[in-house]
Amino acid sequence: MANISDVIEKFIIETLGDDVFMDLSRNELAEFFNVAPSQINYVLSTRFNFERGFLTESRRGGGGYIRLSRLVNSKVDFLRDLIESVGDELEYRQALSILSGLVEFDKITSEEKEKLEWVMSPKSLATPLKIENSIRAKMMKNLLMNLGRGHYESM
Amino acid sequence: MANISDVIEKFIIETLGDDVFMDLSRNELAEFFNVAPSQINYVLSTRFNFERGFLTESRRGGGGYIRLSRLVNSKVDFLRDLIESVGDELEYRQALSILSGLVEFDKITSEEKEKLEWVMSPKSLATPLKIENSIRAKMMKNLLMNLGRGHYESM
DNA sequence: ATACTAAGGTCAAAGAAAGTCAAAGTTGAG
DNA sequence: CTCAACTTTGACTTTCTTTGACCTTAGTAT
Repeated sequence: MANISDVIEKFIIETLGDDVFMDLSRNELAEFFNVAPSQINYVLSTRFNFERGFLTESRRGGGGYIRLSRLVNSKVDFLRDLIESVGDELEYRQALSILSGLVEFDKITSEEKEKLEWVMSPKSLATPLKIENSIRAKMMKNLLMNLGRGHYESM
Repeated sequence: MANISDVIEKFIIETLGDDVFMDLSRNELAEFFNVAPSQINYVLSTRFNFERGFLTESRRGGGGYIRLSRLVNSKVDFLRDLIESVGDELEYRQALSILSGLVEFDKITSEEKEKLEWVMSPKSLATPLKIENSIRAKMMKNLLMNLGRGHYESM
């Protein structure tokens, strides 16, 4: 973990704690970790994006800020939006984000996430032709749709 | 036995000690032994593969690494035959029965089975051509191999 | 209104790993 | 001595991170 983006990610997660939202200053954070300000945007867009269950809003100018919030939407909408966002192709990285989001939303456990990651990995899907991403998209949509199905108690 | 690959192998085994996993830097290791970086891949793929009881994952880019994990013997013995039985193609039916077996033997929970079924279903894998079964085979083998890994979670 | 200052946003280029693959080199059994 | 199997190397690719130059927006002081 010699990678500063991961450190910043961890810091943000810890600072956020159980709170629903938090405001942060891009410049201060960047200064604190001694990185270019735009790296904060990088961390936010790769680690705290919609698929992972987060939302950011911001304001520029004097007294500007970035507000990071957990999505606490109605779960059904979240699944629907996710399905929408998948489209016909899905890269491994995006799949990881979505799976994280599903854990965040208690739709799957992190043990389940782990196994789904294995099964959706490039290694699993490596195909002579390059339909990998389109298969992954279908897998994910199928998973999401089934998750949305609602449980008919153990039957 | 004046062969550098064997030396690197020994070094890695010693460094790993009793740990269940270890991260290594391909470039540093290559530099240290004065070999081409790709030789590290060679050593890993010939000496630290599944048959020998190991598994590797990696990450590229800044702060990248290769994670080498040791498989747990008791788990692997069980999985080896299954993996063998999978071969290069795997029909949905067969996949279902393997997954049931895994639940039977407490390798996965039935909730996990459910989700893996969704994701391995013909619907998920529907491809223009019939590479479906070969993809399913790879998915299953990847799942099985990973199940053999010792748990270090929680970092 | 106008201009200055203080935020944050975007995007592309550079940098830092690791992966792949095939060609070239070595070695040991027969 | 030869051939096959194993090792070693290097060129090229892919993925992820980090930086910097330039842009936009909001508040504040003439």
